[in-house]
Amino acid sequence: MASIKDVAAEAGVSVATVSRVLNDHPSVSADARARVLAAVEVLGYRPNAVARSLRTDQTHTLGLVISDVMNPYFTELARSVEEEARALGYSVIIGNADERPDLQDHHVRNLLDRRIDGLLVSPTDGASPLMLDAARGGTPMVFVDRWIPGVDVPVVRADGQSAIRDLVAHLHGLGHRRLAIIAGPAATTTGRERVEVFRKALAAHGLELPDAYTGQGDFQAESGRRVTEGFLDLAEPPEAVFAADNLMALGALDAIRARGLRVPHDIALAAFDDIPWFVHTDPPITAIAQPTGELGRAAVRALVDRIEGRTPRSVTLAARLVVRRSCGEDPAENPVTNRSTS
Amino acid sequence: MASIKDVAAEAGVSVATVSRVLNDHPSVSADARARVLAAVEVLGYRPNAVARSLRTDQTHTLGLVISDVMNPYFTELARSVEEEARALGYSVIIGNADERPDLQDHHVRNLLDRRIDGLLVSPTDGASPLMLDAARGGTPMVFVDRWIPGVDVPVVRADGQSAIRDLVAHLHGLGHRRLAIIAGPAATTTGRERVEVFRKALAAHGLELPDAYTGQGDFQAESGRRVTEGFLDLAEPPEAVFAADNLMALGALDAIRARGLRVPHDIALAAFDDIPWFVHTDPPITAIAQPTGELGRAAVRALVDRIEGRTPRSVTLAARLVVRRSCGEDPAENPVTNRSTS
DNA sequence: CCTCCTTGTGGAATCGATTACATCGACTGC
DNA sequence: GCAGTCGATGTAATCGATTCCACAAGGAGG
Repeated sequence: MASIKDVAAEAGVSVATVSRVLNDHPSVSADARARVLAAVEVLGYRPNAVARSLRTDQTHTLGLVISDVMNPYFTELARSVEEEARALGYSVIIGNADERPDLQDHHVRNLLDRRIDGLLVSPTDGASPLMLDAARGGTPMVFVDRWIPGVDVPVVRADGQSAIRDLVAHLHGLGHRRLAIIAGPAATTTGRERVEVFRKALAAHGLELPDAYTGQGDFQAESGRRVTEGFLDLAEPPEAVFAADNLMALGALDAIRARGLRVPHDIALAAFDDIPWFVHTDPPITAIAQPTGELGRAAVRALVDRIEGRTPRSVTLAARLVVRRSCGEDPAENPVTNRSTS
Repeated sequence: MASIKDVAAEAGVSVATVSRVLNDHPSVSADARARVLAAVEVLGYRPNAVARSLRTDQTHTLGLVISDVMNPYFTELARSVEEEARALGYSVIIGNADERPDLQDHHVRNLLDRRIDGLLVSPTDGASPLMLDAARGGTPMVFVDRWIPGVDVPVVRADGQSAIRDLVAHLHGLGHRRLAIIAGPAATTTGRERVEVFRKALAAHGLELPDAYTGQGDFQAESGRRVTEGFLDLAEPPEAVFAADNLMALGALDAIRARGLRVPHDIALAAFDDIPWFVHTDPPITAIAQPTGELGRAAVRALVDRIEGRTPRSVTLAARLVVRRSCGEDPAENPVTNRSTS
């Protein structure tokens, strides 16, 4: 592959001049510029990004480490991150941690070795020493969706508080009193937080969240199935199940079907994270929707701000409840609510 | 960040020795090795992959350009590609073309500039000059899922012929005679091929595929909706619709629902590409499943073979029909179904 | 006509690694 | 005791860019 030297030879100038033309430095004569451009054309020359990065100490690349690509929420996040990054002149390398701390570390290390300009992370676990070092060591970093408390890194996330309160009100309004939750891993902020907010929202209605109704999942479908089976085995199973992410909701749906039970007739189901498919499931699933695209874009902007020397800001956007049919027929979904009859 | 020079200074040896230790070259004394390793530890040194790549002319990175990340089929493909690549010591950079030739070219160019060791592509369109140049120019390349005819590049794909024949037999067996297809873009091999195979399979049953029953989609949900609306507007709408990918099937489902029609009672629906969500839609959708994971792994192996100087082989795996309920109840298909009543 | 800028250009250092080649002891074998 | 080998190490070239610095030519100003 042609190098800058070949171009210089072809154009009859020095490599310095070629470089100037390529980076449109002002002091190059029109003549030289034309000759260089012609040579570039003839040779089909493309600058070697590796060499350039070594010299300039910039890769114009962002790393994105997410917990699970197969989760549509993260897929959408990745997509919006790439879009915004591209608009700002950066590429993105995605690392899929699959909810495994060791894989997460593998990707972080790999990205650091490649000297990416900045790192976007949705941490799988509490705090790997590696990530802490990176953060303290000055690698530009931004957390997205999940974060690690106590680390001085901007966080871009959605706040589900009011949406979860709305959900509990919705369930309560439909007459459900025994509400259960399939929690995410305690090591993640979103795993813990959603349970706590849910518990508080229940309390506001005078309801408790017994331990038996708090199942420990890991954000993967299989754990949703397992936990739900546990719920259904109880002497007094819950009337409604709230899954802390979409995949666990899917697992729950499986488990419920496998028992020959029907949603919402026999048991209500709701999920955190809305995805296109929830419209098409049987029944359509009530979910809490995050502004995923906005989240991804904001995260990239924050990270690029940090990289380019501006001060990045943490961002919190609101999630919102999207009511469908999986919690029961709400005759009055549309304004009229079930006020009159029961 | 510490460089190899710092390590050399700290260990009291030359950079050559440090490099030798790091690449475990045989002739290094135990003493020197120990001192270097200690220095590496102390400084938290990590080799700069950029510098290494410049020197060795290898990045140990594969590029993967796919047509649409948001399509679960490609997400799964990407995941298996990354897994296999990691197992073989390579990283993967994903470029999402979003079914847009210009974006595809952007990513190919970007990956080439970064001097990736090899390229895995599922082309969005016929043939961009850029990609042809790359292929001819000696960049190791493998096509996956889709390919460009007439280019000498190995292809790893699934063959849907027998599965499509099975599907048509299934539909025919259920009494459907007016069968329609939502095709993919004619610029893609999978777009063209699936229509042709479908047409031939119909012919085998003495059925025709009129133009009115061949809708032109673009592998995105919205086009599935549009085409299906066209079908439903016909004086004599089809009894069954086969969507050439999963997203268009989703759009079709939307369009059907929007008319207040029911699947499979009013119209049957089937899709190419099976995805986990199809089990949970209302009704569960009959689909043709590709061995996606196997495809991704085989593609990586072929590409790495090419990169490392072995001879890569094209691979064709079989797709298979997965019958669910969206084409009608098939009493025999699944013993348990509604055999007695009706 | 002589300075002093300005503009355009090339030479060479540099980024952080790898690796060919030279060197230097120590050891082997005759 | 000496040539030849081998193992361990260092010096320096190299990969392909960017960029500092020096320098030449030409124009402006005194």
